[in-house]
Amino acid sequence: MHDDQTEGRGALNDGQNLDCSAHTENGFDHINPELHVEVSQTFKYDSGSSESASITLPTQGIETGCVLENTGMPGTLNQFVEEASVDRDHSLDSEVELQNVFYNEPRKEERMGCEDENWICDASNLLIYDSQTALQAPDEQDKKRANHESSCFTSFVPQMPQNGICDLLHAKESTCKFSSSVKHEVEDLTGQGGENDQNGGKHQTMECGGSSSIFHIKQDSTDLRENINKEAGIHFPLGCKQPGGGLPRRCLVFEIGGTQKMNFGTNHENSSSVAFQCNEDFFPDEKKLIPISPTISSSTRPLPAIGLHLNALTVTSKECRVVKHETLTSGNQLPTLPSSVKSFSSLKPDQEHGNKFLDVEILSAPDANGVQVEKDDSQSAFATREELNQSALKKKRRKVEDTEESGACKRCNCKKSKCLKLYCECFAAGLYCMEPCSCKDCLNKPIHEDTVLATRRQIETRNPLAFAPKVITSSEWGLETGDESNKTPASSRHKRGCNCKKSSCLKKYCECYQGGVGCSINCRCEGCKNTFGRKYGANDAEAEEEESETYNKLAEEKTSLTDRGQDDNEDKYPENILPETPSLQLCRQSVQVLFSKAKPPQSLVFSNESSPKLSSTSQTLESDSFRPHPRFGKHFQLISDGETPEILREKCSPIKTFKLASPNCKRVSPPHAELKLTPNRKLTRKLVLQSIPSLPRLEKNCNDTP
DNA sequence: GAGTTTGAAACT
DNA sequence: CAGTTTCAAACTC
Repeated sequence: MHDDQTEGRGALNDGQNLDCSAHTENGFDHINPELHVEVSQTFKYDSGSSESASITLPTQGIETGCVLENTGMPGTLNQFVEEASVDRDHSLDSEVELQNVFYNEPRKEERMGCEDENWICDASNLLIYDSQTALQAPDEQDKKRANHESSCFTSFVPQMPQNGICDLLHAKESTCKFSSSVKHEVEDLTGQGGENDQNGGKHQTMECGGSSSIFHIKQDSTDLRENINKEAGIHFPLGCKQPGGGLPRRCLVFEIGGTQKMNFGTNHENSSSVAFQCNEDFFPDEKKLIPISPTISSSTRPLPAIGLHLNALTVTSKECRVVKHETLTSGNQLPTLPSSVKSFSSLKPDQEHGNKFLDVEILSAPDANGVQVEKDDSQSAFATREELNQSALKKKRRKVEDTEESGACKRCNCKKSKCLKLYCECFAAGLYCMEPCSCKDCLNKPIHEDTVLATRRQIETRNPLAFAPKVITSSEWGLETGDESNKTPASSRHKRGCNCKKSSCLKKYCECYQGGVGCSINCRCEGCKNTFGRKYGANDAEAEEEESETYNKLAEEKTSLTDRGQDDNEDKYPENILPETPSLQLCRQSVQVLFSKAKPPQSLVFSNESSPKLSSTSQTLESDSFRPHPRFGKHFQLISDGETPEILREKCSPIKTFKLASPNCKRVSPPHAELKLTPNRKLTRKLVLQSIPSLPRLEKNCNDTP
């Protein structure tokens, strides 16, 4: 981990390198969920002990709160506010202390136990209390300031987990900018700022590069201002509906806001803006996803990481399912991404299929990171796949356009299910049905929230992961291997696998194909021809044969080219070229790894060892250039285990799952949160980590992480 | 747009 | 757990 991050730092501009290292070296990302809880706890405590503390927490964000608690030094956080505003470098101190906090995190968690079930409400109460407390400020300006800052914090806390890694990676700058933003806001609130200030604040936050949290704060603050002015900011309990505004369709999907907000700052073009770049591409879509009126600010959204729907991220648009995973994770991956990778993360929602390959081809300009090899190597494969997916792509684009026009990401057409079953895409995605839907007798609407929630609970009782994202991305492989080809659809896998019988996994009937991922050992499909990556198995004799033929064909092509003296193609067609994209290659590698480690699922019988033919093919396929990274197998094992994380199965019983839920705050959806929060790196591991906020094993894991 | 196909979800 | 039914999306015409 250290090494990788050190390398990753090199890919960043100097301004953020130190920041990233400072945090990540502490295993920051592994603690993020705990941080979230911890923050709530901490601030609650603070709010109860010191008005000023609770009021000014937002300025220094998490740092100050943690510091106070750890150092046992009660203090007026206003000091921090002012100091930070005056001298941004002060945040460094906070940062250092923050590190200590995180080092202590496991211990604290032990102390805290499993209080997750209450922390949502705690947060709400706390925030309300903060506002009220703020109102008691003697000075009018202080009052406004306090109000606003507490509101900022209201926003900040929720944002923290969702942007966790990204924010934390830039914590130093975030802290600085945050202070600045708050300062602007304060000025604004006192009537001295106005729009200029607001813009100024935005500008500053944008300077942060990846400091999405800052921008969130700024945005939220801006939104809050209206409400604050109206009602002194009292009515912003997290998880509550917007008064009179009803719930937006995606009210279950608070975490989306994080991405959205980040997108506001897409203007900057520095090298650290991967997250923004990638988000920018689908932001327009996202923006339309949430028909939030101006008064429905993000601050009125419930806690982002709470109750967010598992599929919200993945299936904001059905077309975006995988792409969003990857985009987000890519964004978070920023610190370790080579420059060329950034382009890859700028996939549009409609690019998950063939277009995605096209995107790679176009964007993978030769650089010093070895991307060129991948590009050339897979060029023909890309072209082929492009053709294969062209029609689907057109349709997809059409649908995306449709979707964007309609302002909705999902439209169901349910007739009998009343949109309260997983048949309903909206419901399954954690969305309320809205106008674009053509459903009948729909109960999946805010006015039936109780029914919806009850039904959801019922379904989750039956299957705790029913609302979990169907596709699990593992694009961190790309970072591990330094091969951005891993960031293709094939680097993700359908959680449960498909069960296709007739579609050959070539149509969207197939959930794998629909998700833009290859089939895996979890699939029970027959005659799988998934262009994103087929599974291997004795039952797939046909596919196997076809694969072999394809390989032979391309081998012949290569031989032919070589015989003709086209040595320049050596680079384009390296040894043991595969008739598939690098992603597909990696997919197969993964399958191979899984063969040796994973238990063959269900009826699938793998023949990697028993079938001489396949074995031979596989050996050939496994050229040096495609040999898995030493850690690759590990990842695959992790993925394999994590597809339905054992720990989740053990610990995430329905009861447990719902204990994390609050009637009004929807629920905590561990896997989704993970996908949202985690950077690509160690994604799977973090799936477990962040799914279960306080597990001894996790703590151990955190400790084990250098 | 209507009808068919398909496979996941739900049910038994 | 397996088989069946229900359902709605995907697909075809």
